[in-house]
Amino acid sequence: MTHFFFCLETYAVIFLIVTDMPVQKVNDSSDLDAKVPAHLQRTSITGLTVTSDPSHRCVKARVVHKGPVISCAQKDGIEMLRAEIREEDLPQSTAEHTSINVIFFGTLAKDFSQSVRQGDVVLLADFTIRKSPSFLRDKLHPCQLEMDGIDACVYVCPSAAPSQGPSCSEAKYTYVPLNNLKHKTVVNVYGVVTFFKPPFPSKGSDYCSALKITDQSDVKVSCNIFSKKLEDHPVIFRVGDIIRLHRFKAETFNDSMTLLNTYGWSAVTFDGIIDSPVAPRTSSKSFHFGESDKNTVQELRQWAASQSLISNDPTVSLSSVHPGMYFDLTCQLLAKAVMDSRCILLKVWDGTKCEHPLLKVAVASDALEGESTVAKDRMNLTANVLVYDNHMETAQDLKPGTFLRFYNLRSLLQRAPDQQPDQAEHLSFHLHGGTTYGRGLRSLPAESPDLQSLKSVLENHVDLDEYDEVNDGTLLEIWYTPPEAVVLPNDEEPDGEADTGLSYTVRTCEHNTQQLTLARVKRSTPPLSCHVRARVKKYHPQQLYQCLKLFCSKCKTMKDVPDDGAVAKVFRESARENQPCDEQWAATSSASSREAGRTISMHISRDMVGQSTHMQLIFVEGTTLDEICVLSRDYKNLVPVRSENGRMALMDLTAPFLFSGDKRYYGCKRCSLNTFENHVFTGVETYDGQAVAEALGVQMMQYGLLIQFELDDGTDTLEALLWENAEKFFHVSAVDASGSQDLQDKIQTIMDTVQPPQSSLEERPWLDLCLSVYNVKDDDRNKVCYQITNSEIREE
DNA sequence: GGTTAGGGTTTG
Repeated sequence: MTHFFFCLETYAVIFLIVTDMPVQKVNDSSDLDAKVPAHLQRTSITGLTVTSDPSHRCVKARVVHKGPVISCAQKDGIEMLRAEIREEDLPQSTAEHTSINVIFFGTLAKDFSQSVRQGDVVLLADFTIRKSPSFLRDKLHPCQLEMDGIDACVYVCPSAAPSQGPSCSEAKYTYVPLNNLKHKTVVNVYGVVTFFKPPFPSKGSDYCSALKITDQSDVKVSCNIFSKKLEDHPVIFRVGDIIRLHRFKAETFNDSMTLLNTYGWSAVTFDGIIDSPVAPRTSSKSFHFGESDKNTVQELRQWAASQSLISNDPTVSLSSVHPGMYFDLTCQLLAKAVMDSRCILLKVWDGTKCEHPLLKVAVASDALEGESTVAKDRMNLTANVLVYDNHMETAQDLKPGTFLRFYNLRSLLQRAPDQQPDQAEHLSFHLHGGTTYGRGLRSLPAESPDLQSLKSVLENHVDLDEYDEVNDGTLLEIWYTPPEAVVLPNDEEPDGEADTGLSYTVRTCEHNTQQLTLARVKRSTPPLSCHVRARVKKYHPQQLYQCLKLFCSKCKTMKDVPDDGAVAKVFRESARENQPCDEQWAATSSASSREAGRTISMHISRDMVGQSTHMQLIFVEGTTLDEICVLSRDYKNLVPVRSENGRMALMDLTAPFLFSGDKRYYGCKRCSLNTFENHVFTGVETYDGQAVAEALGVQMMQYGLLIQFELDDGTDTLEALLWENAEKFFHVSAVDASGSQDLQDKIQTIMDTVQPPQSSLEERPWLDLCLSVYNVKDDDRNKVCYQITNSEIREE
């Protein structure tokens, strides 16, 4: 028994010591200043930066938010508490960053939680200053204070008890109940907002705000406010807000009273939440605001709560949005992008998960302002809101991180561009043009009372995100350690060789992008450039001659190089019953072929007669494919032609329009004009494929190499094209390869190294590759494509 | 000391 009591007492004593040390109470705010130990110097919250020297400094501020004590799993379960404090006795009231987050750790967190209430004034000493991880979200302060360690201490002055009775200050203004308005009188009124439209340009010179208000008399009165300056319009966030109007003229219109602002008018608004601080919102430089105003606001709040005004709140979270709704959405802006002159995209979230898949709107990453939403997209948290017409003006000015509210937002089911017909449709959001039904959007100050719950929801998500990032990084490392199968039993290959060892390719790009796993690449949003390390699982075409392609840069047609059978057929058909053509500009020599009735003719421009045969452009008529191939051993540039009503014409473009040594040049059937004019051949000194093509009115097709690799890095597989970068990759020119068995063999050798026949994946070399990830429209569907860029075979 | 608008069955 004795032993038991002894233990209890010891525990209590320790507890007292621990709690007494860090948080000390004083009775008056001015005592706080006296409490400042001599070695400490008071510093202003607004001036704190991460580089500020925190030693021997302290801050004094009011606690405006106090969070719960939480146990932080990532930090060995240490207890933490977040509070927000605001500096009040500042010389200039407009200073930025007067509020700051403070994180209390360990026993200090528990003690602060027990000893300090919201509204208390505190003095904090010996804190650490760190970059605020939540600045983008809460806009409070670029830094946060951390109270940790033995020196950190808190002095607290509890806030005064709620004031007793009415203040002695006299009411300077009288307010007319809304049922007592008289025509053509100028009045002051108080009311609860039951409807409001954002300011819109009138046909006159001003913006016009239209609203409807009511009070305990239950009369609803319309009110119009005209002002050139947008910032002078009342700051209304939602139906249920309280508004005070000074110097408004009452007028009868359509059998009811309306209110119109007159000279010297002012409008002040308050939120309608019972028990929230009565904080006036206005742009007026000076306005009277006293104890009686507070009372009036509180009374109106109480009355409004009993009415159906607020219960008709159209505010809906993303988790409860249904298709076809019109609703208000309170959210945070993540990113934005101008779509066209009448539409801007706002990517927002409210931390809740939508039941319907959310429509993804693809935007080039350089057109997007703000953070990447990839992680949130994946969790179905990002709402893409298309904002039209008059609302663009407001949307343009919003900065990512801003809290905002959409009014009368429309949700619609839409089929995504790349979506299969059997999949669920996606939810899109439109803020249509116009202001009917109060349609619009506006930013909300981060300290808005009705944002607090939203902010805490977002806060939880961000923690998840950060955790996710850490995990991904860890996974990355794990993936790059070679799988056990790679480690050779005879230890010929040092450990981790596959991981960090020599790659059969080198990257030639200058950008320094992080290396990603294929699994990660597949989750990314195009467009994107990234680095990967992978092996080739398969490639197509296996018959490598099929990788040689013809490509028209004009119409983008791509086709295989015609095989000799098809070309020979064109020659045979052109030669059949061919009568040599007769052109004034040409010198012609003809000979009989071995076949009866077929004449072979060769034409050259008259002004080229006598030049070297290598300089001559020779038009050949009536040959077979084999014959022109024989001729091309002796003549550099041969253009196969046929006769059409005695005039020279090109053959069908299935056949090459030019034989030049080992190379054959083809024209695009779709884009070639086939204008055959003699004068264009004179005065040309050298003939390359392009020059001849231009002279003949042919759109020349380019040679290219196209191979599809199936890449594998153990995390996933991915099909990547080698096309634009293929010539550099192989160190081979496609057009040269078209006429060279040696070069074709070189490509085959490289492919046999990348993917040795009958080899297992683990035996194949790793390739360091730069990948380009991009969208391609295919039959009106968006398809993500991967292309190997900036990568080459390593040549010793 | 003038004018604007005066909510509304919305739409990409």
